[in-house]
Amino acid sequence: MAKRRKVGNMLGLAVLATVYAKPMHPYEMASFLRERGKDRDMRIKWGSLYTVVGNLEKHGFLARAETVRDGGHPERTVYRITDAGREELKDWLRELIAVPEREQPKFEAALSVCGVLGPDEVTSLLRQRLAALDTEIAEEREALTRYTREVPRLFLIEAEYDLAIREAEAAWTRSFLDELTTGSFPDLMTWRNWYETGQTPPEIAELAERGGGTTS
Amino acid sequence: MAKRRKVGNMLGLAVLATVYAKPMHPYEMASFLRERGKDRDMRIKWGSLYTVVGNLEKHGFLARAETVRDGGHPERTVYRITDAGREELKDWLRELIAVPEREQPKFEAALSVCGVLGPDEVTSLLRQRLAALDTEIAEEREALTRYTREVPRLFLIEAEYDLAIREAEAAWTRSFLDELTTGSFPDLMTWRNWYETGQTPPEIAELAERGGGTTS
DNA sequence: GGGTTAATACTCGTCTACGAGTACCCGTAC
DNA sequence: GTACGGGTACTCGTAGACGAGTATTAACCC
Repeated sequence: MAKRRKVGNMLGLAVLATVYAKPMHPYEMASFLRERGKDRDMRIKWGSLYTVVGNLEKHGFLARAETVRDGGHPERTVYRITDAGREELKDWLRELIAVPEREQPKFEAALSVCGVLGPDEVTSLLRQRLAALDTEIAEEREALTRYTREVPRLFLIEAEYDLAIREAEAAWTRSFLDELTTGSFPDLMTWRNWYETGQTPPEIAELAERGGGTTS
Repeated sequence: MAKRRKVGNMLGLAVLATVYAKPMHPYEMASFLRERGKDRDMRIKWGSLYTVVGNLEKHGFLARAETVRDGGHPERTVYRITDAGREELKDWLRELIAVPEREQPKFEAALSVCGVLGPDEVTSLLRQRLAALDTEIAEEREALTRYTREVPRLFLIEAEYDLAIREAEAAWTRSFLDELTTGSFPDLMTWRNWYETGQTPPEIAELAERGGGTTS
């Protein structure tokens, strides 16, 4: 695993990438990102923005370019990227792209303990999830084809990727649901029984006894 | 969006699910989770465990069952789940399953700014990523078929899901790489030029001017 | 031209996550 | 019998993330 970053917040990446082109003050960065729709990928947290910019400066990735007072607004500090900053941005990007990392997957965590709900309820919840996914996918796809006409694809890669992953999620959910509804899921009976009676079935108790061994 | 949880850390979910079956003290929960290999899905942070358990207690989801001193170890506080805790667990699970949520996707963030690296470097990085993904997939698949023989599938759903998603990631990467290497990616020239000369090409500058509009 | 709203550009304090450290006990090996 | 390596069970300090608040100006309306 790579050395830990001086600034770990993803907002830092966005900031570096934004300032890469031209010096800006924090608020301008935010507006820029918002306009570009990057706040879809990554919601901008106001509190974090200033902290992150401050940290980037502290570690020498950004430098104060000037402090202007125009119009009469409160002072704005304009930052420019440093050579170290450019290096950090590239290095960080290289790592992010080359090394696939398991992100904290909430849904997976939920699946791993979904036994505490009964199979019927899980089925209906999954149906809701699937419906939501399908809607989002349709919207995204529509937006994507719309933009493809006006924006170079280079700027849409992440949307394409996102769409592909969503579709995979939906496909998996659909096939799992199918197993649950047709009853071809093998442990359905055990599960239902366990849920309804609250009794831990013997084969599971036994597994719990044995424990361990799963770490190879 | 759902009401924010009193305890938001995913470790809380794991704790609730663990204590659901039988009262335990924190360290025991951790060992239990570790044995079950849940620490693969969700790395256990020692500092967080006690904080999270404390918070769960504060909000009435856990209660102190007893404080035992056995052997002479420092005192261990055994916690049991309360009715409110059981409710919270179920409610939380329902939300996690029914509502698909965009998690902070680092790779996507990286893709969205990958223009600052040249196309050739991105290609080679993606190749590394793909290789890593393929290895992981092979391992996971092997592990999955191995366990399928000894553990009910009910306990392997999250692994199956994970595998499916990984495969989709790999497939997408492969197809994108393909476009890059065969040169069928439309903006390749622009990109390379931009990177090598550092010049913002006119069509992009124009886009930057127009800005906005992407928020519908 | 006074008042209301919206946008700009931050600041501050809270709350949480986490990692490194601590203290204690047990087995065992010499 | 005592030195020490390792497991157990936890504590605490710090850094970071974040949301809500604030102050100033521009814009608009009657």
